[in-house]
Amino acid sequence: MAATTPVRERTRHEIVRHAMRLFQDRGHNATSLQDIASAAGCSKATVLYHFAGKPAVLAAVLEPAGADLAVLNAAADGMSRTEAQEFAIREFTDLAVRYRGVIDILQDVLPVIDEVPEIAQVVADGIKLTELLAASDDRLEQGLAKFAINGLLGECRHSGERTDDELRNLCDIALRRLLKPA
Amino acid sequence: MAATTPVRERTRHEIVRHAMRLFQDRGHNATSLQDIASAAGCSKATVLYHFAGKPAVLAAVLEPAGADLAVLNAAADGMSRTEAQEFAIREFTDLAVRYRGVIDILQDVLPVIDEVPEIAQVVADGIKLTELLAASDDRLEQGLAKFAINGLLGECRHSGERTDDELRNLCDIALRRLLKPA
DNA sequence: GTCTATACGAAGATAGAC
DNA sequence: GTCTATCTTCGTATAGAC
Repeated sequence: MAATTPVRERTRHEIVRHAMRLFQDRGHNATSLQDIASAAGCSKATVLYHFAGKPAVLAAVLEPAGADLAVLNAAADGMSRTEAQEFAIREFTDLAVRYRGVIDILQDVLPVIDEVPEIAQVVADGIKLTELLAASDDRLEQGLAKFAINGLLGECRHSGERTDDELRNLCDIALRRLLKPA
Repeated sequence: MAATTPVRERTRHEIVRHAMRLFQDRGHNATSLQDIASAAGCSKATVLYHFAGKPAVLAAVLEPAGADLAVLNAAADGMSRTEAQEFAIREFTDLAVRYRGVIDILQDVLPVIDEVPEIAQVVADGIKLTELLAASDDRLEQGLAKFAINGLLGECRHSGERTDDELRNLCDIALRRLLKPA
């Protein structure tokens, strides 16, 4: 975090950077520690010096997006249901665009998410987000909110197909149609 | 297909049946051939006698749902855009409910779908379905249709959470809000 | 901090007996 | 058709030198 180049953290950072790209391009499961090490220009052993294992690498990749999601949730505290919903629609769309690559990965690892306790908070925050988006405890509305999240997550796949602006516009319209129908 | 019990096919059928359940419960990747064999009450070698490999088992699991999707697409041929859209909304909802377990699996394997050429047709039919649902070649409408499919696929996860009727109702409402807003 | 070398286990797949 | 035994490959992780 210092202004001086933190040499100690450079390798670690390179590992996370390349792991993210590989997870995105080939999928999490299809990426081995050897793949990550080669891409980062170091050895497998070095990767395992910096991270406890592959799950820890994954956690590091997801961490920034998870942190921003937590911020989103915290910021909605104290708002009215209606305010919070509007806020969540706007901010979640924004979050999706900013982290579209990471979200692509997130989908890929959903089936094994419980093997990575480091990111349990992300799952919890995802559920919290459902409640914000629903703006009601009605079972149907909650289901629609979940539907909306899944739809939005799905759109983040295949980054090449859409520009950021197209994605933002699409998600905004879809969320509003689903959650605030005329 | 004969009315008489086809003894020759019984093991094969058991394998598919248990593979489906395991893929659903633990995820495709977390399920080994050994797991499938044990559940089906036979050996790994027997599984590989009936199927060329794990991808072939997966293909057999997905095949019935894929076949019905192809039927859906074929039936829409010759309809007007508007007719086809209404038809697709109704039939796709129905398909999702009938095959909710299989759809759960489908999501899980999307990242490795291209390793299974046997089910390339399912992917092609999924794209065709997007076009039916969109009812327009507009880029935004196509995006919303894809959003809708992703949302619906996501709802099929965690079968225990919702009854079939709840799922049907939710999907119907969501698709109409997204694709035919008032 | 980073490397090479290696241990260990699991998974997919094959060979050959029955 | 089904089995046991075996092969090979690969991924995770550790040991120990530099």
